Amino acid sequence: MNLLLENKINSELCNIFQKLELDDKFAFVKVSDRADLSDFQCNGALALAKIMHKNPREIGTAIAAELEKCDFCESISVDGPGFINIKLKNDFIAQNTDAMADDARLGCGITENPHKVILDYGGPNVAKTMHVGHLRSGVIGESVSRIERFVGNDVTCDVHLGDWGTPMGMILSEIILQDGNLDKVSSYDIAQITEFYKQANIRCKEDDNARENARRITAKLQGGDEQYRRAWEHLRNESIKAIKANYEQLDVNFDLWWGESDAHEACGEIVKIAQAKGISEVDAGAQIIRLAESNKPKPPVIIVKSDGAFGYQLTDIATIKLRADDLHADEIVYFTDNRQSLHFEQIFEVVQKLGIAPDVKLQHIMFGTVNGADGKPFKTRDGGVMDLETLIEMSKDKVRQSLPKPDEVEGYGADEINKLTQQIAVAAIKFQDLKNTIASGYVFELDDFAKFEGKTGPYIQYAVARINSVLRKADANGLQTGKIILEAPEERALALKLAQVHNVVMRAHTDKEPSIIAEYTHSLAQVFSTFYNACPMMSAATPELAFSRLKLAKLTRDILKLMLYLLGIEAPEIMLKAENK
RNA sequence: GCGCUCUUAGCUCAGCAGGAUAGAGCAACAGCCUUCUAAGCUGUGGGUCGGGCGUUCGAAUCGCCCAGAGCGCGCCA
Repeated sequence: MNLLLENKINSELCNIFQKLELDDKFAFVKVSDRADLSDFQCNGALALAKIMHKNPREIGTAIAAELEKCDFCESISVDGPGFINIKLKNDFIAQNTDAMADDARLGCGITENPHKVILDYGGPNVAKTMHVGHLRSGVIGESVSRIERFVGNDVTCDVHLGDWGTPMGMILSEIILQDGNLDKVSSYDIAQITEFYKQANIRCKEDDNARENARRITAKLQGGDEQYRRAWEHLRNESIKAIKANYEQLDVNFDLWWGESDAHEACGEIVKIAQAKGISEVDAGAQIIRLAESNKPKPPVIIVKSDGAFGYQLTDIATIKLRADDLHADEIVYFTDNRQSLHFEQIFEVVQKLGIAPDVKLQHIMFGTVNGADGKPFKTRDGGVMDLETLIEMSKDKVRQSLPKPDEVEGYGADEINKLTQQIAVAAIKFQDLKNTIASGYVFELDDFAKFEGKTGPYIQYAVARINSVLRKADANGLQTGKIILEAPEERALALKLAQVHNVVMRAHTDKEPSIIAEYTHSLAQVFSTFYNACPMMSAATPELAFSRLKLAKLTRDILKLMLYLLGIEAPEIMLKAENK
């Protein structure tokens, strides 16, 4: 089942190219850049002309002549230097749209080679408050996980908690310093724990002894010291509770809550493998693995530090082994900001040297940092980073102002209003992030996260809510949906936009790029809004036209909802509005 | 010093396996609610695509050079 208009044209073009003895790798169309001239364009004649040293218009004309014989084209022309412009018959588009509406997957296909993919995103740390810097990784990871599942892959998401490094020793030693021992640890809540960590951080920056002490305790913790281990478990559990609460708000989900600590045993194995293979060596008391010389500065990877503690890079390497052996990963994808690119280059190279995951595709998707107005990684005015909780609350406050008070609208009590507030606020935050391409960083404008007009999550939710409303009313009036008829230009434009959905999802999947879906979803909502304003549904001229338009609207609604789902955004049934204004 | 990522409208960003008139959103201005939710729609203005050179019939897109920004470079994670 392939409901993509482009593919039907492409296969026809392929036949024609072969018949004309042209290289069929150029036999494809794209959505036209000139909507005034065509629906689709093929630039193959231009590319071929260069290779064959022939006149592009001649080649184009020959292709166009063959294409004329197909039954789905309304008009074909060769324009400019040799663009082939193709305009489709309305019936053909309408038929395709009907088929999409009948399809359980709304015209979207699945991947050709389904496999097991592990997604590593989030990466929160024990005892650290989650801040806006954690937003991107979680939001992008969640969306990619939904896209990957939707196209048919077997997906496992791992939060990969930072729970095993020197910070653990830092906070334990800080508590001992202040309390004299660890007796009170089990009573501390997350607020107290993060406060200890903050103080430990400051102390270790200034005081060499404190740092040394922290390192010593880290090594003992990792060595299995009972007392430290018990205290650490409490810190870890409390942190996980707080982190889960944060992620739950954002609807960011994980299958596994593994941490660096879970790789501890495997770390020991890796050290042995490295020694046995003669890859590691001792340097200044530490065990290191040297990497191939290149024009880049590639420092060696320290697997065991001179104090006996495992380096953090080793835990990442060991985790890859676990994921390959126990989870049978075919592909592992990391989502972190670009500051870690060298780190991943290093560990991927080490993994290859060790031969511990030979058939696993390792990928680091790096994204730009969330920046402030000064272009540097975002900080609040007082120099701190804004925590995630505050950001979400600010957006919710703004949403609340635009909603009625509880019980002002029948059936909408405090619970319902709160849920709606949550859905809209989270949509605003997530879409604000996901509409940006992953690779480029973006400037964090606080105001934008509470903006609901224009290219925003709520704009799309609003489009869905309006369609829901029309469909409810149509249903109440006994109106059905029926065969799609395309007459008005707005109907035609909407149908053509809908037909792109498969390609959009596949591109987002192969590029691991949710912004492709975000971009499409916004433009689909736009095209729909234009249709909505120009083409009345319930009061259409004939019942057939009304049925057709209702069906277009329903399909649009379903696709918008699916796209929002793939972005990790909910679509409320109704968008309420406050009375004033 | 070396490397990575980047520089497109007043602002925030798309576009980049080379192609026709470089697109959105915000902001500005002018219109549209007795008809399906105005969180909407329609229209207007706004650009030497950081600069230069090169490859090409054709460059925002590819290559080289320069300038500017951010980040990274063995015992923090």
